[in-house]
Amino acid sequence: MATNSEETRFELQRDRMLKAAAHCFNQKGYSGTSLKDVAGILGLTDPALYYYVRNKEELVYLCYVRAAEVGKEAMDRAVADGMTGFEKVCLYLRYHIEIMVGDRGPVAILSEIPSLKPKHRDEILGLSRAHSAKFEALLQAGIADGSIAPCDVRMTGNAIMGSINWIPKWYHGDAKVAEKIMAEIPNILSRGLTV
Amino acid sequence: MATNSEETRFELQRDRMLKAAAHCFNQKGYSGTSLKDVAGILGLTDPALYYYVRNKEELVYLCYVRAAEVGKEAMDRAVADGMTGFEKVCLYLRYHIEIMVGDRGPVAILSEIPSLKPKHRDEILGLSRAHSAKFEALLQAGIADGSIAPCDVRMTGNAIMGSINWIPKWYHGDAKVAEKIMAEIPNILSRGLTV
DNA sequence: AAAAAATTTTAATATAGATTAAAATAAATC
DNA sequence: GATTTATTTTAATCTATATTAAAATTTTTT
Repeated sequence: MATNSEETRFELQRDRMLKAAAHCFNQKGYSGTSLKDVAGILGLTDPALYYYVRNKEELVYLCYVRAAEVGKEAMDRAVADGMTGFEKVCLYLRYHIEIMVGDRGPVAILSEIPSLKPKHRDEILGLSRAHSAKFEALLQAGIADGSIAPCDVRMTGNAIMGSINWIPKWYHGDAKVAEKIMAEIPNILSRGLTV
Repeated sequence: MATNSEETRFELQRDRMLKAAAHCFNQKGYSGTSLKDVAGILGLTDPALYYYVRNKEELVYLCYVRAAEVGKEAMDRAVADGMTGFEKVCLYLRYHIEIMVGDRGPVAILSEIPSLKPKHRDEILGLSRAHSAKFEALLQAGIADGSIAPCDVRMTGNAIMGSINWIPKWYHGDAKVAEKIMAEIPNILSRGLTV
């Protein structure tokens, strides 16, 4: 059985792997990324990755699980910290964006869910839909408490989440840009919601 | 030499091909889409596609050119039709979205530009950047003429364009949804810009 | 209807890249 | 320091799919 430090080492390396993979997948897509690409970033050869994941599909799956986790984390914190619906939306945007452009990133874009195997696809789809539903619920709550102007929550949710999802496409790790993103994007995305 | 009707037939078939390809690429990515997938939609076998394009890379390239064209078309019409910067932004959003969810769609998401060959990549990157620059110029003009509240045009442009780019990920051809998108999304995306 | 041109198919080739197995190295434990 | 465990590599296999060539079919033109 592995000691604590060994587990930590394994998991640290695996986390590095998921970030490297997320980076590649975001740029060139799932199938467009070879395991050699990912291994290269880590200074390894491709078969080494199989020590950490069963196969390539599982690698994407884990990237997507991780993406869903950080999204959920941001959402849960926002729900806990904010008072009104509007505040919760703003906090969620801030938290999620901070994670994405911070040292937890890069986070994989959930853009190729159809490429996953049925079981994984269903699971990720479920997580993704649950997340969207929570966001729409925040909008709904905001409308109910008067902090958000009435709107089509489904469409508004899609519009805002789309904007978030696209960030990794144009943010490539420049710290100056990260600052600007954190300073501006949450406001830009929430301004249109005010009563 | 081909007659007019033959040219039309060829170009019609090629256009059908680009739409089918865009549909596949949007769902499963460039490399994740096999030529057989695309050919299948058209009721053809894969080698038939080579009658219309030199190779798979050119197929993506043409999809991306087409996507850039419809974006430019929407932009040009908006610039011509609108008075203030804000009006032009609103019209652009409306026109572009109408094309995307209308019978000109599906339009390919420019999500795998790095996978293109250098020459094509540079060209598409140029078109994409020119489009972004024009949109930012509209925002700037709106700020100048007082129709848009001061903002970071780069970040605002990225936020709004990201939302647009993501639409094909969640819109799958349902006419009811298309109606809603056209009715809501332009307003949602432009509401935050008002003074 | 015959000939020519355009389009598509069947069959064959080529290759990149995922995966597996076995061997080698490095790290940890005793 | 020896032994066990963890990690990585080298070498080999296997498969999907892009691509090419040649033949067949369909469409258009005369």
